[in-house]
Amino acid sequence: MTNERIEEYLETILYLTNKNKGPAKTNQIAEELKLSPPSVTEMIRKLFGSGYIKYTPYHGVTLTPKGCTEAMRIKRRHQLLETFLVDVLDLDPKFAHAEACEMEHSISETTLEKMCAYMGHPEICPDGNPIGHGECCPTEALNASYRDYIPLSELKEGEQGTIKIISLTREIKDRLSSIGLIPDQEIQVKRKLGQGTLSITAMGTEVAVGKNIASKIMVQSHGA
Amino acid sequence: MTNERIEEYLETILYLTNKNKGPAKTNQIAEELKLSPPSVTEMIRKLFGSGYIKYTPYHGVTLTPKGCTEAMRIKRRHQLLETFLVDVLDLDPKFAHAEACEMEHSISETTLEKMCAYMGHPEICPDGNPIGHGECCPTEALNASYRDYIPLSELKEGEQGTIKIISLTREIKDRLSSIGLIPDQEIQVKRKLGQGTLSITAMGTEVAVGKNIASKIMVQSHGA
DNA sequence: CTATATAATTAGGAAAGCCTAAACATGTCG
DNA sequence: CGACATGTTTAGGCTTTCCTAATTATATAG
Ligand SMILES: [Mn+2]
Ligand SMILES: [Mn+2]
Ligand SMILES: [Mn+2]
Ligand SMILES: [Mn+2]
Repeated sequence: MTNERIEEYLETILYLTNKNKGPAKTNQIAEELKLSPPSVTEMIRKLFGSGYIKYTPYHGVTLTPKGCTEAMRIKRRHQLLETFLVDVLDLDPKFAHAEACEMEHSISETTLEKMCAYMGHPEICPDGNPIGHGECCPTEALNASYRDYIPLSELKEGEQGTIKIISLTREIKDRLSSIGLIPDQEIQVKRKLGQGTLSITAMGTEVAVGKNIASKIMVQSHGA
Repeated sequence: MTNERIEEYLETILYLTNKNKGPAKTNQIAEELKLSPPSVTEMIRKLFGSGYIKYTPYHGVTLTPKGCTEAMRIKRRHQLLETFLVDVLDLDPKFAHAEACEMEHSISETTLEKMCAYMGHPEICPDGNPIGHGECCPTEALNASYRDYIPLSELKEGEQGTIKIISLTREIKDRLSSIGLIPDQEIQVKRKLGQGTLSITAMGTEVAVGKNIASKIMVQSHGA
């Protein structure tokens, strides 16, 4: 078995067992990978032999802990590459998905982590799904940061602060950055309006931010 | 024949015929690719059958125009990836070479061109070799520019200008940028010293530039 | 010009991954 | 219960790319 084939099967099995909330069926895997069912049966037996999957003939396939770890590793590669292709190189998202699924098998862990760092350890893939954390991601630091930072929604009128972390989808982030709300930007809360909506100033202009969004923007408070 | 195998053989044959200034030998190819000589003989026959190479038994292999075009396409992929890994992701150059040689087979032309553009159409690979021009590279614009620009070495004393294109190795470019000589930087020639050496000011400080280097820095003159 | 060292090719075969056609298991419906 | 539709596995075979061992070609030294 080549690495690439193992990876492609495990990735598919992870996807299908999640979708099914149960074992992946031979025919499903065959269709997903565009292979004949006998080819899948053959490979399934090998993956079983190597301890990647649990397999009961005629009943389907689930991942073992070993297989699951491996599958999630591939998924992370795929998502980081896809994010890179879309966010950095500005490729078409659909094209990027297919391209990432090719490249994911040849990129090394070292390169992937550099890429992850280059993008600032992104948390959401352009396809909308969350990206798993990797060795390189500052989980500890982030958690520590979260303790020091407070949601923008908690700032009082007149209080100033610096935006530190924005945990929102790409689309919303894009919208925010177009009105000047990006990490390390100084802001001040001008007024608190109804329903938790805030009126804040950033880069000299005044903008309104809804409650849901304000609660996902972590800031370092500088007091009033 | 899979694409990847064709690519790897052609890349090696291009490298060896250049190095030999003559045909690539079976054993050389085998050693380069870490394969047995019979495996190479077998593949050579297939590549010959597909018109990629000229092959005379017992005498060696050269590329046909078709094979040469293909080989240079792969080489460009390899070099752009290597440049990206080193210059953008900051990987170890030696590691980057090996990694690029893996990734070069799975990256698409579309992605490669986006990557080329992202880096500003680099002209020299970290390994020191020039990178071939691609579809995406602004050859026309560059040629047009060259007509408008003159070498820094041609400026007269007191004349001012803007640096536009620096056609030098990475090392020299790095050295120049550390003293403020980068594209779009305004400079002025203070004095012309002996041997074609110039004393110029950039960002308020005065630096000396030798003749060889000054002749590779194209500037847009603003007169005295 | 021949013996010998070196380089290249032929012969035969293995592993990986895929295929089609045929056989087999399983759940469902009359 | 039994026949059938559906999904799965078995049987047998193909292609690609690689290997080792044996053979053959070429070049060179005596
Ligand atoms: Mn994938
Ligand atoms: Mn894939
Ligand atoms: Mn290469
Ligand atoms: Mn390669």
